[in-house]
Amino acid sequence: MTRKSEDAGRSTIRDVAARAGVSASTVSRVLGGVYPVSAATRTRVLRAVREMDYVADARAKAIAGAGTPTLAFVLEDITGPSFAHMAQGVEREAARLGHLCLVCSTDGDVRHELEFIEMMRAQRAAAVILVGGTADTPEYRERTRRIADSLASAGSRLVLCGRPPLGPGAPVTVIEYDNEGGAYALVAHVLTQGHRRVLFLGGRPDHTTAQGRERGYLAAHRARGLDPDPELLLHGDFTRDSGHRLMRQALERGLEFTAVVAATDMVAAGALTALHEAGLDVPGDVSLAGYDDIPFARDLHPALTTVHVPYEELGRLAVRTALGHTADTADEHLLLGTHVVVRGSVAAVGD
Amino acid sequence: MTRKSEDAGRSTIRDVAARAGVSASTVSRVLGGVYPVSAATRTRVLRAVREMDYVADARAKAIAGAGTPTLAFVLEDITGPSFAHMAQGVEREAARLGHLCLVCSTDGDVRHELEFIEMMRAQRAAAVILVGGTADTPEYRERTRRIADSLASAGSRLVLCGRPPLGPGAPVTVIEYDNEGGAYALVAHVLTQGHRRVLFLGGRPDHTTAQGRERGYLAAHRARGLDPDPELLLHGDFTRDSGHRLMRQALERGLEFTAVVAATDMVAAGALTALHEAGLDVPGDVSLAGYDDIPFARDLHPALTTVHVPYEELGRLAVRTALGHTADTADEHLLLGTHVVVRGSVAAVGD
DNA sequence: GTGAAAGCGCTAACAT
DNA sequence: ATGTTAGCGCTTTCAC
Repeated sequence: MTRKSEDAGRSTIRDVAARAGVSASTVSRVLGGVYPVSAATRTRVLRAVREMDYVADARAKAIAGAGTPTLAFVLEDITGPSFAHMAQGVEREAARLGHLCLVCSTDGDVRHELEFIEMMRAQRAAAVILVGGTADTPEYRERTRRIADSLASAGSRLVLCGRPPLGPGAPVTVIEYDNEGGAYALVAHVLTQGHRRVLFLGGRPDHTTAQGRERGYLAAHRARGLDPDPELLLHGDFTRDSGHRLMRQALERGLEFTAVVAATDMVAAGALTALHEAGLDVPGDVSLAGYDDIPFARDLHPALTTVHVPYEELGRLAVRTALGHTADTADEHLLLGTHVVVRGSVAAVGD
Repeated sequence: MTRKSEDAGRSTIRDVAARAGVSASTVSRVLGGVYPVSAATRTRVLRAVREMDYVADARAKAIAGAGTPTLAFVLEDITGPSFAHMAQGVEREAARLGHLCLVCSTDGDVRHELEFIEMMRAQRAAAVILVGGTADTPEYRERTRRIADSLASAGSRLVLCGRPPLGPGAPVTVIEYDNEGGAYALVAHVLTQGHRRVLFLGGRPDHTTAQGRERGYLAAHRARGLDPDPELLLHGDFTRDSGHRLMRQALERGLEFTAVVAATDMVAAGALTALHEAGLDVPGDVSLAGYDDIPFARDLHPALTTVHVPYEELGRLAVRTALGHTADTADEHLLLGTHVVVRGSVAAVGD
């Protein structure tokens, strides 16, 4: 009776077989698909299945060789709009390809990340997609390299999405969107409007995505023989609150600038509010630009000039390439382009 | 050799046992935890594990009785900010409780939803959390009821989050946030400012969340003996684009109103832009309010008056209650409160 | 303290 | 077309 109550309803393939008066293999065959089974038997089995509301245990199937492949998606923060769009891409493509999709946000905590990856290895995930920048330290490379190897040797693959590559020969796929190029184009646009002191609201200084965008900012200046004032380079994170705080501080410190470029649309949103709170008009008094082109960017006032990144497509691409390669494909590197979207938040200086 | 190449690296517990010169059971024991094993053996086993980079197959564990429990989270669109926050809550709480967390977005497609739930049943998920409103039809209740039953009889539990309950006796947990109450309070606030013609930018007419908010809008009017003009009740969906489109149409049709209440902050954002495009000032010419209190609401200009919903907490609560109940707990109903956040987008009429 | 054996729920040869 | 027999990789009695 103990057994009965705690296993209630959990019928096995043998229970079904018994009720249909056939063997377990027969049940497996009719459920499995195209194996020849007599119409009469099939009907009886199907009826038994329905009556018992039977669903085969996916774990048992998996271990026996059949089974739905799983794919893991690890990100820092599902709450960031750009990540959410990528997650959507991953999720959709995974579904389309008949894969299950585990999602984990790590809150930027390397320990969480490691734990989760270990779990995915235990799940025998077909691929794990790591997304978002990190600190590109030697430890990072070594650690990630080890992960890539053990994933590869277990028959699955690591995909780095918007993450620094590991150096040659590592069994990973890396897909990057061009942070430096996008920022370069954006800042070039701002400089073209005549701005000469442009404040940069960056992310964490050791974060590769932030670094790429910062490099673009610098490069765009240098390309015109300009040398941006180091004071104009601020660091925070990619949140709205960070943008708000940084902007307020810049204003309080009396920094001089005619334009501000934020590392992220979210940061730009916070900055915009701080600007408004200070009674400044955008773009009348100061111009503002963001990065990511999240849907909301159009609803800021003025609508935000920004860099479009094809996040959903990125996600889809990540799973497609992840699944399209065998374990021993060596490293492979894709770079997705971005383009600037001009809206109303950047004006010519002096206008 | 075929075998060798395709199974490379996939070492089993037996391989480890062989290398350590012990039996599989012993390996299982040292890995398992607290079973008495001699220090020497343990060391040798652990070394073998490390050398072979062995990770036990989670599916096999699961089927053998041990194993990490899994929890599934099904939502319409991971891209909606409020859902993303809920997902974060779910994900964090699941991680804290040592559960794996599958996420699926259905794009509002019932077929996807059904398929996914079936998969979760196959995975023997400990709980599946369904989130977001739907059309509350008899079919919905019957279908969901059936799902709840079969989940329950398989030892797991269905949680409905922001979804209509199923009627008495169904083995589900339902957690709702008070859509009607929130909208009531919000609209009451607007009416208190003297507005008498307030446009409502709603969601799909058959969507329960949308309906709840709409009911609140109506009730707030009636409570003051007002009878809102049916023309002022518009329907769309919960996206930014819907808000933009609806608002533009309302303006084109020459509808008269002094305030607009949107079913969602996203909708409000789109509406705000449409208002601006029409040269209208908010709240000078027309007042505007939203619903959800997403972080971005503060960065709209003017900052959006809205209703705060504790989405992350909702997610955490969902997993906590889901996991805290046995399969045969009958239906249980929680209602979370909300409160209005007054910011600058609603002004007294005539100001 | 450790090994042998049985079994979890399923599939896949191998027989008929 | 269908049943029997082995596994899959692990845990868990049950012996010793």
